[in-house]
Amino acid sequence: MARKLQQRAIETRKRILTAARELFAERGYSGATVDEIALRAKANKQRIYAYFGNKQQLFETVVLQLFQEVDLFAQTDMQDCQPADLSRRVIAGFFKVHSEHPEFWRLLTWINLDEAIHVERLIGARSHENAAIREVFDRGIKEGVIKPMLFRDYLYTLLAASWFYFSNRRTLPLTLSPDLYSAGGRQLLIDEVAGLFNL
Amino acid sequence: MARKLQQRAIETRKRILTAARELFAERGYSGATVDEIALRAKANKQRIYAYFGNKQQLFETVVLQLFQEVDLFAQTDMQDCQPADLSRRVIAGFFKVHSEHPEFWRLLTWINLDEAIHVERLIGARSHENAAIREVFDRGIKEGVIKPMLFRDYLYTLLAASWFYFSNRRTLPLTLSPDLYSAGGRQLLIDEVAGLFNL
Amino acid sequence: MARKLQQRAIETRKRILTAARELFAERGYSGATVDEIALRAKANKQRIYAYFGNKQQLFETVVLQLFQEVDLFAQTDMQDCQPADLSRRVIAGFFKVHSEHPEFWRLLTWINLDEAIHVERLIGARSHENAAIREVFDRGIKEGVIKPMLFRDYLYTLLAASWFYFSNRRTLPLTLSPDLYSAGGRQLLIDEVAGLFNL
Amino acid sequence: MARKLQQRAIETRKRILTAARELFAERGYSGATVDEIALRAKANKQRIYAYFGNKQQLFETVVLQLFQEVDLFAQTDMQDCQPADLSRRVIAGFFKVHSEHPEFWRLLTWINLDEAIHVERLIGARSHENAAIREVFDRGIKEGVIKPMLFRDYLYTLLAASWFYFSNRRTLPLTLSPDLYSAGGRQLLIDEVAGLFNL
DNA sequence: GATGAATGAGAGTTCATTCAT
DNA sequence: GATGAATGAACTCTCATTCAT
Repeated sequence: MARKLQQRAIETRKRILTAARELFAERGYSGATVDEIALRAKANKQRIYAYFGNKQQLFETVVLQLFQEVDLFAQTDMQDCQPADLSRRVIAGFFKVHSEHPEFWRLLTWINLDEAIHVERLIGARSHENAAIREVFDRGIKEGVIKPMLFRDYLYTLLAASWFYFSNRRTLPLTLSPDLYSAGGRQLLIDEVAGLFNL
Repeated sequence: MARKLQQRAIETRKRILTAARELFAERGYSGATVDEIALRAKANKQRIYAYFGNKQQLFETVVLQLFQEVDLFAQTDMQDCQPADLSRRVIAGFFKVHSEHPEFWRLLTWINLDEAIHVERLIGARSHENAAIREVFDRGIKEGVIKPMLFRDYLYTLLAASWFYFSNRRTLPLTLSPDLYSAGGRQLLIDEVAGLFNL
Repeated sequence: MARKLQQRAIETRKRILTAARELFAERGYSGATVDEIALRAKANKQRIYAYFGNKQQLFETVVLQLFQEVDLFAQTDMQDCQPADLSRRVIAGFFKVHSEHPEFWRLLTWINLDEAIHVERLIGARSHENAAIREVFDRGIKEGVIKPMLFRDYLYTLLAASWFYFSNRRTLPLTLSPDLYSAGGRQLLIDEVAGLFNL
Repeated sequence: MARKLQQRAIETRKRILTAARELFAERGYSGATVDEIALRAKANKQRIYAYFGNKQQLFETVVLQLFQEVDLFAQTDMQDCQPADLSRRVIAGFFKVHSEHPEFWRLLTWINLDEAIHVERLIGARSHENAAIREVFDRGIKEGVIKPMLFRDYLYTLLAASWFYFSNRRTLPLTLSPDLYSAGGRQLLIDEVAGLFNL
């Protein structure tokens, strides 16, 4: 019996977290309301306070959980990856993750904007599991296929290119070029950016 | 003297706009409150409604004005610019603008996040005065100094690199590398990114 | 016990409705404030929004409920009523209702004044339970006791006479005659008006 | 020159009074706003305070002026009036006045509703110039044409019948009968009510 | 564990009124 | 006399949070 109760609680907790993640991502910290989170989670509002303390802590839990789940490198196909193809694969992977997990970059963006949110302790220095990438990268340089540069700045540029695409989706078509967001425009962009790193 | 009276109003209006710009940039549309804007502007709250109609319109006015003021290319030093040096100068200019006008990228970010804000008509297709840049860029390609690519994607990448630096300032040190934001780290990053475009 | 909790809410709701009815009747829709209604109801202001949505809907609920409660013909004593006495009894009944339920005519008056209020659908075509009156009325005409006229206009005139008395209570003493509102003056008026319908 | 200034002031004052009368009649005391009155009067808001002190006093001035202008008996055609026709003529006159001056009954209604308005001193005991009517009325009684009753209650009933028609225009069609407000229904009503007073 | 009921502070907005020229 | 600018209180409505069962 106690088992069952606990099980029910776990499910309620999970539903709250899911609803919170969606709403926080969609509307930001102050845009999302506790009422609506409870409503979407089909849970009683009070449960949120019982499980997470308050809105702030709920937010932090959401962020923490999301960061544990989403791995930026998870979608990078490294199978039989040759150095010449590395950059294209990596950036394509980033685009895929951002595309499939808009909550990821949205929440990150909100965190970066909102000075009131303290995430220092939340985001554990995530050692990106990018050893495989690094290996091909190093090989590429040694073989004279990839332009020599710091691995850190290599990743930075690829991340920046994909991040910018999503985080400025609403204004970029107006200020830079509308066809950036057509299927073809996107692919071309990816190829051109990836091409930068090859000699 | 009617002149003087109007002058007083103009100043009040300006104070409101300045305060609003700061607060909207800092906390976003829903995070900033009309009360606080009035307080910071040392103006009566009602004046905001007298001059701008409502909060939404105040926001739009702020955005419009900011976009008319801030020119992303204004800080790019094009004097005697040789193709080999172009990318470094351009990206340095972007960094400078973002550094001096954090409201610019912050407001843009808020706008990109908040689906409720409609600024399509606000941001007039800004014809970036980048003719000078384009000229050197084209020359650089012809001379075999710059890697051939679409000018659009060239700008995109440079913009992305600088945007990413500022918009993720709080989380990047935790996830990628802390020394990115030291003086040296920043310069190195700029140089490495700029170097990508040269053959 | 869920029952008991609900009971508490029901009482709060009722207190709000009562306070709202009083204040709306007293000061009209825009004259009454939500704050004051909450205060008088000894309820938290927010409860009003939780239970009724907004001020407008609260008003409509008040009107609807009042109209279901107050029956203009309820106070008419029809026991052993002879045609010769009908008019006096009916108008006396109207006076009694208006006297006991000032909110009734007051709210109706506000509604009639305020073009912004839409109550068309609220006031369901109330089938006045006046069958008993009509029967005696018809008999009176057949017997030559009551002056022949449309039943509709008969009711209209009696209603008008009582309505006018209450709705113009503040100005009539000044413009027509002060003793209209003494006990004797009122009775005399009733008798004289009632007498009009008899041959 | 001073003359001219004064003239201008008089006109501004008049415009304010007209606008105020319209808006007070339309929306009531608290429904009408000083801003809107000034706007409609094409006058500066401050003028209202210069000329009338405050909103309350403006209202009282409006009422006072209206009552001096509108005479309930002005539209009663007494030419060659025979007793048998008196009641019809008087009530028709009332209908005409109410029809042409909705502000009259509307403002009166608002005054009667709003306890906060003190009109005692405003409405000077207006000796209705109804001597002519009274004369015919008395003659009618003496000649056995008009039913004997107090003149006061005679007037009361006729006033009530016309008042009720206008002040309940929005709800009466719903509760009593819709055809009351057709051209024919109205005429019939007038005739039937007038007929009550004749033997 | 779960839920409905309640709360106080504060949000955006409007109002009658006064100030300054 | 006239006007634009300014004010503070009050209005409707919402939010994060707590209480009671």
